Amino acid sequence: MPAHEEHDPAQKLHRIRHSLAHVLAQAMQRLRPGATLGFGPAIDDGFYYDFILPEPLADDDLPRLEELMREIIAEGQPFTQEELPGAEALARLEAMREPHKVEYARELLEKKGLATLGFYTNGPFVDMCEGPHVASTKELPRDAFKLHAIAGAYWRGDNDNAMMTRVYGWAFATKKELREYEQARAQALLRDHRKLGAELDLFTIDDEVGRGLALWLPNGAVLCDELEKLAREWEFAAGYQRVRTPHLTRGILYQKSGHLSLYKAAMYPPMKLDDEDTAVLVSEARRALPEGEAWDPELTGAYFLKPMNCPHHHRVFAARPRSYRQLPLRLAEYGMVYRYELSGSLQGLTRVRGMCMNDAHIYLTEDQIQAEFLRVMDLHRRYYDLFGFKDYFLRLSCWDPDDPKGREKYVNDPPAWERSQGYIRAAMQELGLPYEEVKGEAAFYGPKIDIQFKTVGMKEFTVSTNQLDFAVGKRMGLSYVDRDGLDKVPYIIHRAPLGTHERFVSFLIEHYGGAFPTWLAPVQALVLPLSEQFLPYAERVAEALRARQLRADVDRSDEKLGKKVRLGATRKIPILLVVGEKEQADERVTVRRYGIEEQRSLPLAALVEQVEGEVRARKHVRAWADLDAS
RNA sequence: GCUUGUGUAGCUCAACGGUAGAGCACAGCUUUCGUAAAGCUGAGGCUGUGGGUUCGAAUCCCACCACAAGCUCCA
Repeated sequence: MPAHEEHDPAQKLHRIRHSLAHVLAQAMQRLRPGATLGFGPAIDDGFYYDFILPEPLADDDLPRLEELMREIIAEGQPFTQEELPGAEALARLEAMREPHKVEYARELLEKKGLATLGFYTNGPFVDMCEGPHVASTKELPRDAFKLHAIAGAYWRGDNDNAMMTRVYGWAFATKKELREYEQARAQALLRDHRKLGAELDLFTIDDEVGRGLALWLPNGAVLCDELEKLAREWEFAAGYQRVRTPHLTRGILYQKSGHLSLYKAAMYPPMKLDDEDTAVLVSEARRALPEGEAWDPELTGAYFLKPMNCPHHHRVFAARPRSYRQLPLRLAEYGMVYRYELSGSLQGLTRVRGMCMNDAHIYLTEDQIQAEFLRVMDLHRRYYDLFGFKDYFLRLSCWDPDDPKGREKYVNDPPAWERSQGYIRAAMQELGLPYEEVKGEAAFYGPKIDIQFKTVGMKEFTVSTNQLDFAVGKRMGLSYVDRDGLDKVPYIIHRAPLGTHERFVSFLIEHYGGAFPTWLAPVQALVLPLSEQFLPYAERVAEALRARQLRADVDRSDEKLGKKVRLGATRKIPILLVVGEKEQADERVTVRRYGIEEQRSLPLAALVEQVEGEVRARKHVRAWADLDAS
């Protein structure tokens, strides 16, 4: 290995983690003789190894595995490396009875064209592996790793393959770093939106309603309302028009849009009605569908919960003749959609089955694509600046021409895919923000820019999306009359900068740790009367705020001020207003702002004006100076 | 859907084969109070659901439901 790597801490840690994976595998072969191997890489916070086990593994086995690992470390086994020619390597793996390693070796030799394969040996353990590793197991920390989870994982990430048993470990260079990591993790989980959602009465998910179907409690509904208000204002300014569409739709629409052939797995099953004669619909569908496309006439007249708003907006577009003069035509709706997500993937508000989407569809000509795509990205950026998001990245999600399942996942029109991706690349270059290009993440109808966030649990999710659709306009028979008097098919941009209420709010909760800026806060100001005797004045203060549409309430409990302050702070209410004799006498309030040490006394009228101003400007006040500045 | 776990009062947890308990929250009373938890009293649980083992089950076993961490899939 090059000398400089020796001193690079990241490289060194990577070698430690990867070597620990091998130690884990050796320990597993002692604990479960006959275990065979999958992959065992280093990852962001440690390592894992995948196995096929003769006997299942339980959590109770992890301490024993750790013990065995420590023994192996104590033995000080040196790692030795060798390169074997392809045939010899295969023969060795066959002799080792490692079927998955053999499969992978074949692929490396045949598809990637490698001539030799590397093997690493430490003690009795041999693994086909690229390395690098530490020189000896004695370089591995004995107390800076911890096996923390057993999970199933499909061989090579394909659910048609065997499910292997994956053991995860955290690993660091020192015990102190491991402890710090565990503490930081526990700290982060205090911001988990599921925990805060319960503590702050934001939402609940109820078995009797259904898995993945969130109920917004009054406090959470305020967050949704404020987001909708924001979207309404900014979209209005950006030239969008609002529409409204129903939750239920006949199958014919999704047959024409392609959802029933390409998206059916994620749709709730059809509702069939006996008393409707759908013969006319069926013959219409037969005429409209592309030649040779398989379809089920039984579904044409059945009703579906809508998994996307697009087809409805397309019908709005088609409801009137359209001229090129109207383009780009921007139709917006916070629309509720339902998707039958796999039960195991549901997670709080982050992954649900019913969601309200900040949706809009923009119908445009080919030469308008680049400029409009940029305008949409700019809208995204302005939203993110408002919320102060910094920790996200952009992903250009492309189709994957080599995906064996591509025919079931993507509209089959390779030139259109390439052209559309070209437009997005050009727009992104003009935008000048870095992005990562990833194959196989496109929508079925076109490529998109996804904005990726991480939860406090470090799971990555798409929160916003900006998509270019070259396919569905044609399928749906959409057209506008162009300058030359001919009918043309519009391109369509699908965009959702604020994602869905469910996922977006889950990120907002975690981003702010539940301490929302005043404009978003469910309760913006809580008035704390010093004692019962000041209750009437407290009510007057709250009423003065409510008269300006500010969400104010009074703590009417029979508690001491200290308790009321504590409770108000625990609820992360941005503004607490203490009123007692002094305040009542001068028509003033004592203002205590969340997270700000200094309290100020203000005349009631000035307070109302101040809060009204900060809410109108959607300011995030973190210090009194933020207000003084304006 | 799959793998491995976890389900006890509204919340956080205890009881680990022998009569379900605490703190907070809730209700009543006392107190009327100046900046992060006043005091007393009370109510609240068929231990996720359904079976089984046992003289006896929150505790052991099975199935189902839900949740968590992963895999797959996705906003």
